[in-house]
Amino acid sequence: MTVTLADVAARAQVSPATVSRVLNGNYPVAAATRERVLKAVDELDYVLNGPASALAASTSDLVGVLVNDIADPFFGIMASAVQSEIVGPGGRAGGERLAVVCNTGGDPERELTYLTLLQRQRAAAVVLTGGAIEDEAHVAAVAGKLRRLSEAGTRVVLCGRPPLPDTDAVALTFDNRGGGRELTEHLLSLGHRRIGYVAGPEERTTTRHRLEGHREALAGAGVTESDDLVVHGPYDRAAGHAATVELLGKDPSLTAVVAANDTVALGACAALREAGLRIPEDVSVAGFDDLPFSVDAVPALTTVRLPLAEAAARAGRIAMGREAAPPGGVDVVRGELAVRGSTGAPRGK
Amino acid sequence: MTVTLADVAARAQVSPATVSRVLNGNYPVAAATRERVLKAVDELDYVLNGPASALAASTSDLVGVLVNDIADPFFGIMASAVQSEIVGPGGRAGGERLAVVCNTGGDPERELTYLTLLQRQRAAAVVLTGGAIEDEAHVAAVAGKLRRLSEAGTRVVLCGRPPLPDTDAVALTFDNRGGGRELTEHLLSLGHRRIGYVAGPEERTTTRHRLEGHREALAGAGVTESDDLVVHGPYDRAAGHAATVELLGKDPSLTAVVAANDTVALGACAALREAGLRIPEDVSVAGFDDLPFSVDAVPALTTVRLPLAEAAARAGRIAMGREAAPPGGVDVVRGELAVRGSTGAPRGK
DNA sequence: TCTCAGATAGAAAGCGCTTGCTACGTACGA
DNA sequence: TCGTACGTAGCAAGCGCTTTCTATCTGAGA
Repeated sequence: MTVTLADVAARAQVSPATVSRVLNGNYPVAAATRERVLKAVDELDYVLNGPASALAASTSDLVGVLVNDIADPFFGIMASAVQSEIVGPGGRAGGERLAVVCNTGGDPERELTYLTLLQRQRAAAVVLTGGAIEDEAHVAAVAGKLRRLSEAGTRVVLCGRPPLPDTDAVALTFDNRGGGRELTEHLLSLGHRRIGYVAGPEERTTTRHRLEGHREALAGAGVTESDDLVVHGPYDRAAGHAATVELLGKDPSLTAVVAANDTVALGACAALREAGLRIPEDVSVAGFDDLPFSVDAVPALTTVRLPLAEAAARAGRIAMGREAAPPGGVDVVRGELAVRGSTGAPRGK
Repeated sequence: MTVTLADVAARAQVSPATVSRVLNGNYPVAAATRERVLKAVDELDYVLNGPASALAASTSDLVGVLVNDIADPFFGIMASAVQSEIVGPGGRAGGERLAVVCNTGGDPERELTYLTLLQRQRAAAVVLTGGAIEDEAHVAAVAGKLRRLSEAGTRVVLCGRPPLPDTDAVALTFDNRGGGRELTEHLLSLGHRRIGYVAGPEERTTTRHRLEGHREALAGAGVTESDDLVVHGPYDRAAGHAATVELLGKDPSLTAVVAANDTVALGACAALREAGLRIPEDVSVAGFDDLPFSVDAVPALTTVRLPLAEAAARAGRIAMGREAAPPGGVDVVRGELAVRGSTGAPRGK
């Protein structure tokens, strides 16, 4: 039925071992023999049986990429970058790894399930992107899984997520706290005092760190007027909209809204506009991440640029062993404040 | 070293066959025995060896999803929807399929390479998303690959791409031509006559169909003033910007710009604004796809809403055999004109 | 009491590939 | 001329699982 190595061997008049070696190119084969084999491969339209080869060699060319939501550009960009870097080592023809993208939807259970599924596939590497869930039991469970993966030879890299102690996982962490602080400092320096904050879901590290940065900035400036102006919600547009409406209800005199990320910021903008408020004349708005659409918002969104593609590409290379892990296995990737049209000095007072 | 089926069998005092049957649940096993086995699995922290099982059963739980660029929400949304639907059949615990997302970058060679790689993995199904490349040799090559995949039992579904004759591939095609026509008809009905068109890359079906729709509308209205106002470029913001600058140079009196998709439209908007033109007072702008950010553009973008998630979800279900293929293996999915603030009547004239 | 069907479990033969080891040449140095 | 080493190719033993076929044990019906 389907063509096997043995068929190719028969046609090329060599042993299966030789065909395997030609295909893997890791053992000397005389040029003439190689030619013959390749010709047979071609004529028979032979395609290696991946599972069989994975079983025999106990390796696999699958690389897992865990994301919260691949439809979100934040994750799409990272997944894309990881994928572009996971080419195989050396010249091995068609030696590309396949990226298995796993949408956890932010659900702890699914995260664990996918990790198990990847372990089952004996994935060559796993890259976990985005903030982590902080539930203690879950963190321990993830750490355990990752430990087991490492033991089995799977390289594990965290990208945009805090390091996981007692684990071999390399971590490229985003400086969410620092970014959050800078952003709010920027608003404070413009003269804002009543700043609404639309935070992400409570239990995520990203949410917490960004919010902590915000609070640090406020505390540093001795500003207390904004203390109650925090609303939590999912990382999506609708949440930004709803939260902004809520904030506006709490304090109609607020002069700025900081959103957990750019998508949320877009929702906030929409809510403000619907309320008849101009940006930034009446209310300034700031986001986080600097996703591609942010520069095209009107006015362009002030935000914290995160080098998503660069960091994820690096994560991919580390996962493939093509780049050394940072010393200590942890590196903090800083964001950069991008001041644009959506923030300005508050009106009057 | 690593725990195998045999280890579990030994600990549970049964044969490997029994363990396998418990795990696969497709053969009667006495409740007591099952308990014992599951207990052993748990105690040993056993994880099935995917490749081995795939080899023995000659099945696999990988599903390939080919996209042009996973960082583009257009594809991200589809990939996400496919992924959410490819759960395994029946209750099989952890029986989820893994989505292998392959970024072709629109490159024909990579498309073929990935198809081979998926064939090598004996993927359970493959979903190809987005427009196809029209080069004849390439189309034939893809058709050949898909035929071979079908023969090997891999279900093939095309989502947002034209049917591929002489192939078992089920096609859910977007009505790009119809959408393009409606969009331009809308502009014509507003009174526009000099309409610039920012098209996608020449060799893609999506590009061609949308452009054909545009031209049909023009021809239907007997309008010829716009005939030379077409510029091709990639499907990204920068291209939209550059093309719009070019169009403005060609005909400074144009009153509308239709973009190949929403991302391109955003670039067009930026270029227009930089040129000091107001939207839609001076120039109307329209996009295609209705990506999430389009409604938040200012003014909100008039576009053709494509049910990306719905279509892709259906593609996923068909790929898993959970939904019947449409009669004839082809179904055309219509878009819906979404008129918003970015289009209006042309000024004066 | 004997037979037979039904329900479970085991034995064992692969699935298609990789790879350590062995075997064969041939060419070279001594 | 012989021994040695190197460059190639083949043998065969798995890799860890699934599944067919067979064996065993039960209880029911005769």
